Amino acid sequence: MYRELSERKKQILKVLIDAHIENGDPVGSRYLTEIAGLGLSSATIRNEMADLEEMGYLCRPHTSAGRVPTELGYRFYVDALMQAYDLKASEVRALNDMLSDRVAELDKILDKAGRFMSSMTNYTALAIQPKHAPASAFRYNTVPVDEYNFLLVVILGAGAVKTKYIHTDLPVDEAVLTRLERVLNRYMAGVNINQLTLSTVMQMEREMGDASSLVGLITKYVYNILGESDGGALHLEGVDRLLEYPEFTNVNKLKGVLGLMENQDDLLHLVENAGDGVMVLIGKENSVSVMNDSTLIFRTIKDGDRVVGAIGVIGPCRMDYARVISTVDVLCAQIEQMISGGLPPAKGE
Amino acid sequence: MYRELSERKKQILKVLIDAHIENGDPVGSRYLTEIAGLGLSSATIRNEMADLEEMGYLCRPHTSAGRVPTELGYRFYVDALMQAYDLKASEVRALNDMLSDRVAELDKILDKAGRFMSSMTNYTALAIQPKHAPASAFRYNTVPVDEYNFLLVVILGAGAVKTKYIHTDLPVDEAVLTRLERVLNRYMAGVNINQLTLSTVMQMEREMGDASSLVGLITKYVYNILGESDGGALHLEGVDRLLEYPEFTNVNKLKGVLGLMENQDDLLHLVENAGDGVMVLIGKENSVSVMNDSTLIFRTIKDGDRVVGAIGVIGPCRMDYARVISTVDVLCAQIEQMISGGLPPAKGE
DNA sequence: ATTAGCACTCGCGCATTTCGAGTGCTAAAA
DNA sequence: TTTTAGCACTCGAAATGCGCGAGTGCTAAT
Repeated sequence: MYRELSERKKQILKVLIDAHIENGDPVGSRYLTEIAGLGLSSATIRNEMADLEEMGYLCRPHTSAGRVPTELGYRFYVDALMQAYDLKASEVRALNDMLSDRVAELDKILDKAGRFMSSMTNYTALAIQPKHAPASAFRYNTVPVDEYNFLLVVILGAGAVKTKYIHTDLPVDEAVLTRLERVLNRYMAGVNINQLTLSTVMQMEREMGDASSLVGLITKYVYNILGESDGGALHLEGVDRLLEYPEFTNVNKLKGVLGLMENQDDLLHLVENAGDGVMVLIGKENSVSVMNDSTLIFRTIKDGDRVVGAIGVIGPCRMDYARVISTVDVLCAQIEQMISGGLPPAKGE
Repeated sequence: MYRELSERKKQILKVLIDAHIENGDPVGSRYLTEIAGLGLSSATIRNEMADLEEMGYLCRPHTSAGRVPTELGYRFYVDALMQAYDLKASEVRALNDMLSDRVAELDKILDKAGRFMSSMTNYTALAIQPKHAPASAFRYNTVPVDEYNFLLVVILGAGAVKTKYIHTDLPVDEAVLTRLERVLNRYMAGVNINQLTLSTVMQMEREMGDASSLVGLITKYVYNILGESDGGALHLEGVDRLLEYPEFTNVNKLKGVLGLMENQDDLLHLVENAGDGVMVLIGKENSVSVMNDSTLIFRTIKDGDRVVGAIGVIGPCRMDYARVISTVDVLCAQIEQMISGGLPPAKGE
């Protein structure tokens, strides 16, 4: 489909977009003759640009301005023109170092990675955790604290642990807790919470004897953890960086990005259904309507074949695509590797 | 010190600021004669306003505009003029409901409270967790996951729990973990991590026998959790709401607020040293330079006499002080009560 | 002490002008 | 046939000028 474009047109388009990405101004024919290595006069370039405009790759903000890429132009650039950016060794190392204290739960890692991403690319970064569908826990544990308080630890899978303080009205001793732990693991480990039957609950209550009231308490909390109500987090990091770009001096554009927080669901949906590799959504390709003229670049992080998170970047369509794409890709790959190394995928599904 | 002001001046100042807070425009003498119940002509009011301006409570954006409060004006208003706002029963209930699922760790609660705060006040909210100084843990627990992985649970105190996945190179069975748990609690519970001596570590290694390598691993992680490196989180919620206010159409003001994320330390420092009750920092009173013409209102949340968090609001100096102050106060009090009820304060300090 | 009256100030909004970058077209050159 | 030089043209951005009106401070009368 891209065959229509002559080599020369491609070259002009590439140089033009490179230049525009760098300085943000519309690019005129004059500028191109001076900068680019192509030995052509401005008139020739004007003709070519007129063609490119007619084909939809370029447009002009107004008559007496230079050309600017359209979204289609950017698309073509990303797909066929741009030269991939290889991260420098020092950059890869920086990413690695950031992740090196593996001492963290996934949500913390994602947040931290987001912050780092933002500072590396100088755009706004997203750290996304999809609504986790597990709905079942791998294992339950209890940790006594004192007579009236204990901790419920629910292990969901790779790096995903939820802990809840539980305060009881009646005193519970360690023996009861041990029993509780056994009962929970026998009847609820690996079981989809939505399919937990009343008879199972009653059986559990029976086995807990005079501490049966705990069962109701726990199942309520577990439901909170595993059920729909939980999960689905979106964090923006480094929103302020966008203010640097002239595209965002208009406050409305900014509203779009910040509005993401309100429209989390759209984005989560997008991420959950994303394919492999780095996704590049330019302008209106982006189904999240509030940010129709920004570009969203992200990649999912999988544990086995389950999406457990995503890191991304938001910025103006005029974005340093090559750098951002590589950085997102490498970072997500590293996180993926890290969590797959640490803990085998949850068995309970 | 405020004696200088006659009752009438106070009244005029109050009505003026009320009006300005409501509609944002500079207030002229004409407007005040119409609105306010004070039976005075515009000329008289003009004279009074001229006095107030000279005293520094008012100023004019330019010659042909009405008056606007200065920061000193707001200060006086907050201290002496404004009538406190009592939250409606429904509002108190809303706060309560939001907190009702006590199923959460403190950081989650703070974030959630921040989001709610932002939506209730329509300003940007802050959820702050100071660097926690505990440096000692109340209790340690282990939870086996599989042969090569287990979970370390560190209980710091009220609602503060940290869990870490730990991956080992050698297989560890439950017996080893139980032993580890006992050793950790014997030698490290309640001990300031910075005062952990090498001899203690060696003693622990001795007691762990052929699993002694675990000790080094664990202490490293514990140091990560308890040491300086951890803690100190700042979250902004609802930044987009500020875009509604004319004060923030100028992008630079917004930069100030967003810049907070960069200057977290200043703010954390401020919070750590804050007094009791709601703090109101107007404009330049605020030591965080990047936001010199916004107002910051916050209150700390204490567990015993340790500051474990803070909730606040950022907005233009022209802010609905009465409402915000009450809301922040009540919300923080509720959170405080909630955590103090759930778990006795950590003993280890 | 208060008020009516009045001249004065100055920012805002609007229309007008100027300036220049960039273009498309045409005709000449390669 | 393709490329280039030349030129008239377009149109936005910035600069300039002008009238309006809200709000003021001052003075003199109450």
